[in-house]
Amino acid sequence: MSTPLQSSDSVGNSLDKLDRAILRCLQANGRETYDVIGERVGLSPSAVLRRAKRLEEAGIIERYVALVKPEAVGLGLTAYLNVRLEKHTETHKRNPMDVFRASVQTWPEVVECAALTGEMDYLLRVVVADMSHYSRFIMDTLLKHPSVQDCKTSFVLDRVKATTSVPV
Amino acid sequence: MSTPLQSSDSVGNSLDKLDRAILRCLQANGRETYDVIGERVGLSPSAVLRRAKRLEEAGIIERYVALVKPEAVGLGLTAYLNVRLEKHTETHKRNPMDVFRASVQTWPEVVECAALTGEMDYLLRVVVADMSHYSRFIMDTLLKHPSVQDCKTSFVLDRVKATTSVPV
DNA sequence: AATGAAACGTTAAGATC
DNA sequence: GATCTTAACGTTTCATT
Repeated sequence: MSTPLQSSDSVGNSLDKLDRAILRCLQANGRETYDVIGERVGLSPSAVLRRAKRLEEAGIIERYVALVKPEAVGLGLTAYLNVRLEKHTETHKRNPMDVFRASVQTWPEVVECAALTGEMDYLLRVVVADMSHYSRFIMDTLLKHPSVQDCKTSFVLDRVKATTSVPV
Repeated sequence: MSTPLQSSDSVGNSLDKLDRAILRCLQANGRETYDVIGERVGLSPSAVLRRAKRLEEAGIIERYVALVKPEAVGLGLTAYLNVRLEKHTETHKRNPMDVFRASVQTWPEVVECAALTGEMDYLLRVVVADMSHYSRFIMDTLLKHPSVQDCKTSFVLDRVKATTSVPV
């Protein structure tokens, strides 16, 4: 029998140097060919393919996406939005938190949402065309939501850094 | 005069329905084949290819990337970090803002950074392995930076929504 | 109608898997 | 070997004259 104690073992345990190198490549360019990646990390294309597939199946690579420049499609306004929810949950109603989370998934303007420690419960990143759209989203959607108590907006003046790459 | 009311006119102006449909596909799956996209939007593969290339060359599609799950590579802690910079710029020194922005690019833990309206100047999203790494980043790197006055951390308890797709 | 520009589909060759 | 991408060519459509 054989516990392959080589370099890989990719999944189920932590990643080796090669896996991490492959991840760095694919985070930089999700369409890099296995040939080029192989040259860069010192493997054959088929070896890179095997590892990449394993990384995908293990859920380490969540998915591949195209990144679209918001301004180029007429979405010129980004804002971070701190949202505080109602605390008191009436017994016959669903938890305000659950209701809010479900709604967030359906709002396309909200591209990102995280539950935070600290005073404000949630931080949302919102991408819209302009101020009038933003205003409508706040007034007609967010503040009318039963779970929302109040919110505070910070507009993005400049995107200093916008990576999707985590430091592996 | 002429308002071209057809379907195309892809670039240089605003996008038509087909371009937007293609963008939605590629935002959802950056490796979708032109064949499948074509079926979905009602075009031949080569027509999809031509439009996709135009969208790339026009910078509307910035790039293609693989998304890696941070926890799966041992990066279990994400934080949002509000940073306030020094205001007084001594004449013989470089602008604190420029210095800070340049540094941010070199810190791999900082995956996102935006200049904001409001009290705090910058909002950073920071991804690290654990609290001790975070602590080291704050103490040894961020707060020692000459441009930084102070900062405030909010830790992410839960990623409710994490899209890279903007609503086209 | 006739012309020109722009975009589509088919086909076949070349990469990539 | 199979699939996917890419380039070439002929066809269609629409705007203009």
